[in-house]
Amino acid sequence: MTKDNLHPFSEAILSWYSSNARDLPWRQTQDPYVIWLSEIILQQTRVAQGLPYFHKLLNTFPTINHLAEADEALLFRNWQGLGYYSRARNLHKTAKLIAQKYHGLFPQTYHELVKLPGIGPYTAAAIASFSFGEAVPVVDGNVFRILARYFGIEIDIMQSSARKEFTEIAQQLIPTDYAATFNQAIMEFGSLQCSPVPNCGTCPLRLSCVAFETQRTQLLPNKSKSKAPRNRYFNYFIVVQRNKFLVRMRADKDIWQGLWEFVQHETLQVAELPDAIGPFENLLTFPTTELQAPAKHLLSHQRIFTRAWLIQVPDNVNIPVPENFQWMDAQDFENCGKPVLILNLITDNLVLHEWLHE
DNA sequence: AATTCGGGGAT
DNA sequence: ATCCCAGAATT
Repeated sequence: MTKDNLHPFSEAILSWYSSNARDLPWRQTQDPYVIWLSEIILQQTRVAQGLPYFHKLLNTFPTINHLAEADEALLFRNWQGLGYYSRARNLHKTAKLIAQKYHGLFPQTYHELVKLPGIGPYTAAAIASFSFGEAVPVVDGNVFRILARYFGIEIDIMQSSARKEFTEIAQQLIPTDYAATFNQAIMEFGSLQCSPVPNCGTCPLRLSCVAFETQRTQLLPNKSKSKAPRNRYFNYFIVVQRNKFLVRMRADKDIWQGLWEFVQHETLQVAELPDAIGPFENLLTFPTTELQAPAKHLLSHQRIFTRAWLIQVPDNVNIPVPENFQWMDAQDFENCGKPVLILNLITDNLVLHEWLHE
């Protein structure tokens, strides 16, 4: 579609955007590295939450070569608190791939971009359109919501077949000559105007919107409910000796891969102080005191109940260090990426807080 | 096709 | 409490 035969929907979206666009930093560039970085950060993440990370990461890794040559631990430390940590791992993987096999230059088409680690249909379309002007539609949560309402589409957007249907519609709507602006505009429209609780009173499209006409804006998009999160019970043991802490990096196929934590013992229900802790023989013979722990740490798919104990090992005792564990001093532990649950555990306890923040 | 990956803000 | 966020990878 060109400018001369725009769908009324597209014309209205572009017009609305010209007077309602926010001034966001990644809209001031076409540099694919900057666009890519911002899009990975913004996956399932609100603008307000991602914004400080965008500035911090771009400052720490100004170019893709900086990122490619960086220690992955530094990336995880900078990603700390943002969640979905596989994004950081794939970011590094793709940076190295582009630096080495693409001579530091991004591929310029949707088809090539979508092959890269961490870049799926949405992000490939975003980079291809914003950086290179390719007329491929972004289909994110905003686009699902707007199109479902405007065209009265009843399909459950949680079904994987839904993406295909919405992408085909969006492809019909995207102006060939204004692909980047249209993609920015439709997402901005979804964020500010056709939001989950819509502002139909001021909407320029309400007279042609099926959901508004049929009073179904509350029912669309049709989204099946996600199942209830499962409960987990994490027991942490902060083992300290000579100002060092027994810690490990999580590497199992589980949450928080690549992040660091204290000795952990998971139970099937709220646990009392156990007789033994996994691979550790006699830790509990040393002075042990319970610490205040986050009562409940909420993830989108898990509820984690936590108890924590401080175990102070006398200087002259030799503790065998199990596989994957190591003694680490406060300075080194500070530089490790940690789950927010661990950060809260530290913050909530004065002694830990003083030990671990200088 | 369904599940798993975080964390926070708005309602 | 519930929803949802500029989704992607894995099962």
